[in-house]
Amino acid sequence: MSDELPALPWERARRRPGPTRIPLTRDRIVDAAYAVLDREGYERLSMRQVAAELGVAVSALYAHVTGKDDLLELMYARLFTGWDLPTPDPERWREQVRDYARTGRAKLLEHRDMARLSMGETPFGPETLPHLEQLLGLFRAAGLPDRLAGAAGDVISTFIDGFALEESMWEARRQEAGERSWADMRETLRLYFRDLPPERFPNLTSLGDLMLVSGNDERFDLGIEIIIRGLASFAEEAARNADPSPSAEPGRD
Amino acid sequence: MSDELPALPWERARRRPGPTRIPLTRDRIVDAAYAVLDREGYERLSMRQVAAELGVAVSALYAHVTGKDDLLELMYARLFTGWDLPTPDPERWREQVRDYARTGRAKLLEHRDMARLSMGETPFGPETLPHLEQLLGLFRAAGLPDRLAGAAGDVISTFIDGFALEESMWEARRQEAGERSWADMRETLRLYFRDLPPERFPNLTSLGDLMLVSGNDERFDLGIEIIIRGLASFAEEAARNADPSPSAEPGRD
DNA sequence: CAGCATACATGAACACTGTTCTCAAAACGA
DNA sequence: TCGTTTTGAGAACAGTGTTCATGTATGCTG
Repeated sequence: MSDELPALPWERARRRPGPTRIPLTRDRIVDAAYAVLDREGYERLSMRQVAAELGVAVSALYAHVTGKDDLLELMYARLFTGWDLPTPDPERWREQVRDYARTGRAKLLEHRDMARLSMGETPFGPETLPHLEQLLGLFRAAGLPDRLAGAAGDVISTFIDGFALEESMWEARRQEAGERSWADMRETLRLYFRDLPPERFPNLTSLGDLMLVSGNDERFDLGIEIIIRGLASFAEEAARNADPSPSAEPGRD
Repeated sequence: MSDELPALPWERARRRPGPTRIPLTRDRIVDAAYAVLDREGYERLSMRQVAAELGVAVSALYAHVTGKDDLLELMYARLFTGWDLPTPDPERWREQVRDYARTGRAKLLEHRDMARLSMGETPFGPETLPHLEQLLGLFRAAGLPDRLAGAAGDVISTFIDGFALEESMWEARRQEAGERSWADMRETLRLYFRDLPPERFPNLTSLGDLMLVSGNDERFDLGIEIIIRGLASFAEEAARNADPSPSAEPGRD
């Protein structure tokens, strides 16, 4: 090639034969950030790692992204792309809430440590607002009083995020503990509970087994079911209060 | 109680009065860490800041604490000191669950960003296990089937932590946004919701006001009430299944 | 085709972070 | 008084987010 002479300064005009430099975009940066997240985890997700993933200097990122916070927001926003929202149906609101929760958990578990990233982001961006909107529509379709809609959203959201966060944290502990599989990890925990002093921890020792045999999926569904029943209780109460006098003026308290 | 335990070697220096250097202890380090947390926030809580707070070199901390993770664990554990747990009462389980949740939230809000610290710690230490135990006892006293006890704990815990986390995040945003009071912040949000396009966000625009007039306390209580009703629903179902045949052998499904 | 303006990427630098290392000084037992 | 051990100090390493002046490549204009 040209190894006999070092590159002379005025030879800079030499046409580069290879592919021209692909311009950096926000999308490409988010892609790279996800790659780093999946490979290295949340703690080691740094601007420098992302830049290295793209084969680019760190400062180049700052032309497209105002900072790490901004990048995290973009990653969070992508969580909601391609998440179809059905129109609220009063007949099927239970299944719809259940489906929403399940997809939410699944999306959070799609990428490593995604739940940790999700906490710490406020769901008021253009991608997330429709979800808030739809959740509220679901609660209204269920017949929930307006006063309770916000609280219902809090309960559902915190459960989805919190449950996924706990899962990803156990996953992290499992990895650094060197446990091979989840079954081994569960066995370790089962033995830990079993060997607690029964006089001080009667419930943990007796329930420990039961709590650990059921997988995370079942546990998540049970939690969602508890919440749904709570919502249903309020909805039924509201229906009872409104039903006896359908001809009177609508509820005004 | 434990005042006459002379075994701690580094406390013997206390014999000599005067301006001798006060020996470092884990407790003093945790105190200083809390002081830094309250003043600077979670992001700026660093080993160097803690050392500076004590007027001590960074490396001195590492003689008493294996690392920052260890220090965070100690801080988390202190959250549970002086948290009295009543014995589960089947007649009053609702109030007891409610009280537990309220105290939990209050403790988390006692120190700045404490909720963010709380997430990321597993509640299996010697200080926290009794709380898990008591929560399970509460659910059993309520008549909840054993299968559901774990899920019930998940729902309650994630709600307490998640709600407090959201609160502390709004508090942080308020501070950096320069809003003077919570009322101003609420007004800003109210206007934000009001000015959304109503055809795309009918629920948010109509419910926005209502969601924001009620304070956080009320919202938290409503969320807890939803969960309690969900638990009650399962408990009643279990009672119905066991009640019709009190003379037969106990429920075995 | 040449020249230019502008968007783009660079590398070095700053002020931090957690952690570890060697080394000095103080407090203890003898 | 002498060691010995405990305990803190200071520097150093490998990172972090962010900003800056400096350069380079691109696409548009004449």
